[in-house]
Amino acid sequence: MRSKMQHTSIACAACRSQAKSLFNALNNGQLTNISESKSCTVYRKGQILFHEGTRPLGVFCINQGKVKIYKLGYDGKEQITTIAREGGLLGYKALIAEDTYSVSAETLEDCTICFLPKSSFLQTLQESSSFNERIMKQVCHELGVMTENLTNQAQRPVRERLAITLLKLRDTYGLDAHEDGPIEINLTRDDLANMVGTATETLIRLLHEFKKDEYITTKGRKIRIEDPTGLSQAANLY
Amino acid sequence: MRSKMQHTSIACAACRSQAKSLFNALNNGQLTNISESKSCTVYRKGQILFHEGTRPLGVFCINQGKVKIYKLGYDGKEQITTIAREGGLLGYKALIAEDTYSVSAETLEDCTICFLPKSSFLQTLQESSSFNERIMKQVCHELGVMTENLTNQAQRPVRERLAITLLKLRDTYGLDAHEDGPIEINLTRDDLANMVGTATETLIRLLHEFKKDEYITTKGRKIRIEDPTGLSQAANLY
DNA sequence: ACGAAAAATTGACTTTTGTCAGTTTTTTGC
DNA sequence: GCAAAAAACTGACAAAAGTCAATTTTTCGT
Repeated sequence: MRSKMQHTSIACAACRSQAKSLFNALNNGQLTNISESKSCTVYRKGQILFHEGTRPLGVFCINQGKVKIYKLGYDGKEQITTIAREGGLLGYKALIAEDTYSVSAETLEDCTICFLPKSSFLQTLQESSSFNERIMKQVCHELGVMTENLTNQAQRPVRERLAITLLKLRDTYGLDAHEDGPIEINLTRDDLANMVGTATETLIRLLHEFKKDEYITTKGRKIRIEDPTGLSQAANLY
Repeated sequence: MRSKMQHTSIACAACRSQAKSLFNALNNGQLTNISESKSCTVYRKGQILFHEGTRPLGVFCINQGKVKIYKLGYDGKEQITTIAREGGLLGYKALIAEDTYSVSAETLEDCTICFLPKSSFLQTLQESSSFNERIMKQVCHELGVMTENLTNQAQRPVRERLAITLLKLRDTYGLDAHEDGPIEINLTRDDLANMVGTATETLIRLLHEFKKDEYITTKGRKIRIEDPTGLSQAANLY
């Protein structure tokens, strides 16, 4: 086993992800405050940031890498709700609701992630009304998205859900902006199945169809989207 | 057709629902402010309060009656996410997110519902930090609930979802507190199917099973829960 | 209470999706 | 780069849930 984690140091102001994070509602002074109270850690692939049901001690901000957010069903099956990436802020909802985590978070690759303790986060939330508004808007918006996800899960066949999921993942895996090559989705079939909400075998068979239809190509586990328009049609969007 | 609606007048301070509404975070002065800027309307069964995709002009607060909240799938099928009742506040998420409604709302019975215009609501949100906190907490909490709903929808068989839905509806239909008789759920089979996320025929067959198992009895459309414990077992909760 | 209209119900059948078992390929840590 | 482990894949089959068509019952407005 490789070593578990190591610490590092990154100023928020210098963080490449800062601009697209919720913290972009903060002014320089506030950002400096946060920057000074946070700590920054390098995680290996497959490490857990937090577990569903435990109490939050602060929030996580992703500087680099991807993190899967999921909830466990009763037989231990994961329902993946999001893949978070650079700039993503994790764990603040449980903190605000004064509740335990309703989901778990696990790194999908080696990641650099900052941790901001509860007190600093809540203080910032109180002191900056623009940050407060930003968060409030974000949460309200997410609720709309979740409602749509639920409706899709309840009403659409697997094939459409897969097409929709692939299109979403295109965004998630898209802005690894520095690289200029085409976009490749790098998830295990299990994880993909747990996003779509289906069995792994069913997922594989549908991927096969999409390959035959030339919407995608695969190279090992990697999926490359070749024809987003075709996928949109398969998704039967309205 | 009966007449569409009529206006009435109720002071928030005198509203039986106020104590359990989000407005209970307000002090007397603030409550009076709201009370003076709202209007109150009696709706007939089956009327639409707002449509998915339109822009909110304010928020609705239910004084009396039940309202179904739903999203339309692409073939026009309703996915019902909640049944709101006395004290429920509707439409504030779209307002806060500066977005269109992500769901629609329709009365399930004759209702008395107050309308508070956008400006008053947003002003109160700005001026009362306790109200702001209250809302923020509520939304964060709802997000956790939605995640659980999504997971259930994706992973549980219809039978379990129905049991869970019936148990939830027991709460919704429960606190018609003044009546002392046992709790009866009064929804069409279609609506119930659209909550559970299944076909109406499937729903009916499962209700039949639950009757045979003596978890419930029915009288016309009305469903009475006789054995919550049995239902919990059928729900396979963990 | 009456009669249309809406809703509930039933049965037969189809389709979709999941499960299981086994094989092949890829990934991973050293 | 190698070997073990993990993941991906395939086929046959089973189960769950949806669809369609027809009938009965309930609800609703008058």
